[in-house]
Amino acid sequence: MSVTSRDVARLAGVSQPTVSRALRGDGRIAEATRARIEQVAAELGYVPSEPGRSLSTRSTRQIAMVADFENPLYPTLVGPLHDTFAEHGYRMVLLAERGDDQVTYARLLDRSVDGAVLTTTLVDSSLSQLLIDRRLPFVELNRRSGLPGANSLTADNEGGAASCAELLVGLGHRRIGAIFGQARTSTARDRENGFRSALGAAGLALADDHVSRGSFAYEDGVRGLSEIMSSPTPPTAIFCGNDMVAVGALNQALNLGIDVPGDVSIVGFDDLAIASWPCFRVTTVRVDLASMARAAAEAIVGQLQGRRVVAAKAYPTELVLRRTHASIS
Amino acid sequence: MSVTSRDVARLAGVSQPTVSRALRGDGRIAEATRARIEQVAAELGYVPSEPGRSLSTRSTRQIAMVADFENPLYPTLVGPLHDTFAEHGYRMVLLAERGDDQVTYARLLDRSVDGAVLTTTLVDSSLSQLLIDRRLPFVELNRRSGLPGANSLTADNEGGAASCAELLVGLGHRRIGAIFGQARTSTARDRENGFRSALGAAGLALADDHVSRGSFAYEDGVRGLSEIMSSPTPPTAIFCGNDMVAVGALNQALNLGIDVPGDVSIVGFDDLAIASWPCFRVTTVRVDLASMARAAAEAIVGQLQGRRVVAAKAYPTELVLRRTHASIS
DNA sequence: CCGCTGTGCGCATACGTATACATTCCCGGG
DNA sequence: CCCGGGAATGTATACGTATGCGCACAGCGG
Repeated sequence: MSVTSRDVARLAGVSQPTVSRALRGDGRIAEATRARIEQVAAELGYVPSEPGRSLSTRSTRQIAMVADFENPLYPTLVGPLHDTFAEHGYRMVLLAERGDDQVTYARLLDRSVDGAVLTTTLVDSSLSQLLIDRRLPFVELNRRSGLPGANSLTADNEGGAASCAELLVGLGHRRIGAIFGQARTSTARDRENGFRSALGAAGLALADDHVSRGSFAYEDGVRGLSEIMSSPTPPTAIFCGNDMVAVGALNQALNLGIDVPGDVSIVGFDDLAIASWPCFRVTTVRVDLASMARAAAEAIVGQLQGRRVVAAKAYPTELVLRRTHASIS
Repeated sequence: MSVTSRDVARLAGVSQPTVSRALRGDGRIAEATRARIEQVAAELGYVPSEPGRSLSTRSTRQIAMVADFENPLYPTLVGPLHDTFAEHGYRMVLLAERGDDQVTYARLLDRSVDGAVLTTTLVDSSLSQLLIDRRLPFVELNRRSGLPGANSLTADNEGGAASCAELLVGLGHRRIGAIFGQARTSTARDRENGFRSALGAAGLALADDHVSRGSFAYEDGVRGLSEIMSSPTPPTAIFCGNDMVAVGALNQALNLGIDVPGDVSIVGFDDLAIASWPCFRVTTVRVDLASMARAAAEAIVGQLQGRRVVAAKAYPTELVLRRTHASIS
């Protein structure tokens, strides 16, 4: 049915191994032979079988990116990761984290990928430990399991959140609210810890009815704002766990006739492109996701080439002041 | 290094083929034997090698989704496709269309996938024809090459665009503008044709300085609105090739102090979630992307199981009236 | 004229799984 | 008591590529 290296060999009048060597650029093949083989291969439209190659070499030159593509943060990582892998001769396959973990686990362990970039690991997930045990090179991007053997590239989430708290406190806010992400993700947890600590340092704390929780999605911002602002003593500022939540909160504020930043200040996190749109102009924390993604890709490639790589790194963040914050009147 | 079926066989005191049969649920294996094998496999953490399996069976049970993940439309298709494939025992891998076509082509032909869902095919691309020649089952989703052997699931883009034109004309608009997508995509071309035809039927035409072109991205809406509204006789309504473009145009209108729909009406296409956000509320055309995606997945699976499947289908669209359109005063 | 070196290629085999075919064993019918 | 037959498992091999090793031959020095 499909054309194999044997077919090419027959037509070129050589043996199958010679075809393999010629096409892979083995120097010991005579120039004339290689040219002939390449021509025959092109005529037949020969494409080497990846399963055959993988089985023989025990490597696939493929790296999985495990992500949740419903979350608009992740598509922004695809480009930098893909390009960096491509520069090193690796292909990237995207693995949609969806439902059953077991399927994802099996997919990473069935020798169809050489490594993985994990972007959705929950802090209580056993995936990182499993991959360590199985010796599958991986990097955590924008997440950290905290395991000893795990490489992890994240933003300085604690520091960024702390700078938000300091900004708001400096503007005179005293009743402050927050819409955090799931405590099961390191990103949400770190941002929450950073924010609470900085508030604490200023002698403040979050009232229970000024806190909402969600999964970092638009709808969580919508719901969170409604809940928090329906408090008998609503806060004058709300910290949002990420920009999508902030955008949801802004839209809901518009819906409810709440003025931002007149009635309430809103700050986000990540500085996604959407945060800078004229109708939002969200004050937020910039995270250099592209650099983090490239570094993650380099780290995996380094591991695959047997190099030692940095164990963990937190990238600095930067406060971006736009127009959703104001001082207390 | 890694555990193979041979290792399991040795420990279970059977032959390698027996392990293979037992784990795949072959009925001829005695219950006691299977139980023992399954226990040993679990103890050793045996995961069958996908390259080995693929080589032997000449099938990978994997289907590629070729998409451009920078475009926010595509992530919405991931979920429905993934889930439908999963129901039929197939896995989905995402292939980021990026730069060199040759890499994508090779990836589809190297026997690492059984089929493909193409979402980014340009009308002048040779990919569909190549896949037909190579007998690789595929479906075009949200795009159509128009080739005889190609299955294609799209929205009724011509009809939807025509209904936008009729809406605007019915509201009394006479000077109408448009921000279209790349003419190289069937989606953009069909929407443009439908819009122009319906205008023509009403005795109207698009002035050259009322037309802009882009690649369906946010920035194209920003630029398009600026260009079109700087015409000496700006239009009173602008048709946008999709919702992201419409949102870009709305943001730029806000930036420039242009009132929507007071100064100019704006309509979009697709009805992405963002179009319904309170700060936009875009009048648009609903496309049932989830149904299309599920149908596309079913079509591929049907082909893989040797069934005949529908060659092409255009899904009906529905006008969604929100608040970015108004009648001419 | 012989042996040595190196180039260019073929031979044999490995990778891990699936499956057609062969074999063994046990049971029951004649 | 023998033999047919089915159940349960083993044997042999195929899938397509990569690679260690060996062989043939040309060129060259002695």
